Amino acid sequence: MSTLTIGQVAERTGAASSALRYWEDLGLIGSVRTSGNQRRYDRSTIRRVSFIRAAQRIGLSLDEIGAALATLPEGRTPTAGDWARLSRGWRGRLDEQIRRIERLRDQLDSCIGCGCLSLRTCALNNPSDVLADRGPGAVLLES
Amino acid sequence: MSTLTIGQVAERTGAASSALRYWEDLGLIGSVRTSGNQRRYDRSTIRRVSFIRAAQRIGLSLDEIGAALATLPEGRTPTAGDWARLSRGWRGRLDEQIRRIERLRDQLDSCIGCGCLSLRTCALNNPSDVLADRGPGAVLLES
DNA sequence: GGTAGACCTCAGGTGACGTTCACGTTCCGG
DNA sequence: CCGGAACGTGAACGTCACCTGAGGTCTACC
Repeated sequence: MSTLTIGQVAERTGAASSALRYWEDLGLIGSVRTSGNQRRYDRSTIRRVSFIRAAQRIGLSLDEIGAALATLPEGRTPTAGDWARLSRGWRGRLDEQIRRIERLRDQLDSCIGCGCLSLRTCALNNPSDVLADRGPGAVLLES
Repeated sequence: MSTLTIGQVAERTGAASSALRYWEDLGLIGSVRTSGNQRRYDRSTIRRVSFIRAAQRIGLSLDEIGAALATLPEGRTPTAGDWARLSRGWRGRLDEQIRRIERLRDQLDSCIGCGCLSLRTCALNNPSDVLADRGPGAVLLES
């Protein structure tokens, strides 16, 4: 039995089984079924799920993650190199996020103290910079 | 008539009137009504709405914004200094966001190339750093 | 073969932040 | 005083990423 149950994958990856089922519905992961209709996972699923979670942490939507996963070679188990390739693009994404927030901060600096908040130079009137970060710090309090 | 209709406030601030009604429901802004039950806004509402939008851009939830607004002095129209005071705290918040993403990026750097994605040093196994940024770049495509 | 615990599906809920709709009322210029 | 634009309300809808619960089934161990 080198296959894993959903509970085992959940435990090893930190993802909830409800999330695993959801991701399967979306086509992000696959499974085979036992005669009794229970899911069984290949060992490589662990890494796939880990990838999904890491990508989420970086800020990718499940849609984007699905697109990334779709570029993996079919037919063979992805190698470390495959995973590295996928995550390489994240670097630029993070850099861009940082730059975006820095810009916002600098605009804010030039704005604090005048209290203008409605002038053209404020962070306000730059709708091109949309920041919708919601990071309470511990949204999912797992383990 | 130095009061404004909801359409005028919407136009001047860039907020949709549906959002203005929603924010009023939440108690973030106030209005007086005409005899015909239509909203009329004080001029200072423009700045208040601008504050809300700026704060959202920084990443505050409407709850947090409400708490901030609640510290404004009652009875008098807020001054530029009042607004500046409120926005001063944003700076640290942005700095912290930047640091958080930088940490994530550095972890990622030490991880790319090995493709591990499931080891302890990866961005993966640091659930303390929850990043749930969703910023497609132009979520609200206004103007 | 009994049973505890893990698993199944499906429907509905959550929460943040609004938008859209249906349907009715008000405002203002001509 | 008329008509169209703007406004009002309440309810439903939408997104994203799941979670919860009900009601039933499977698996593994003793």
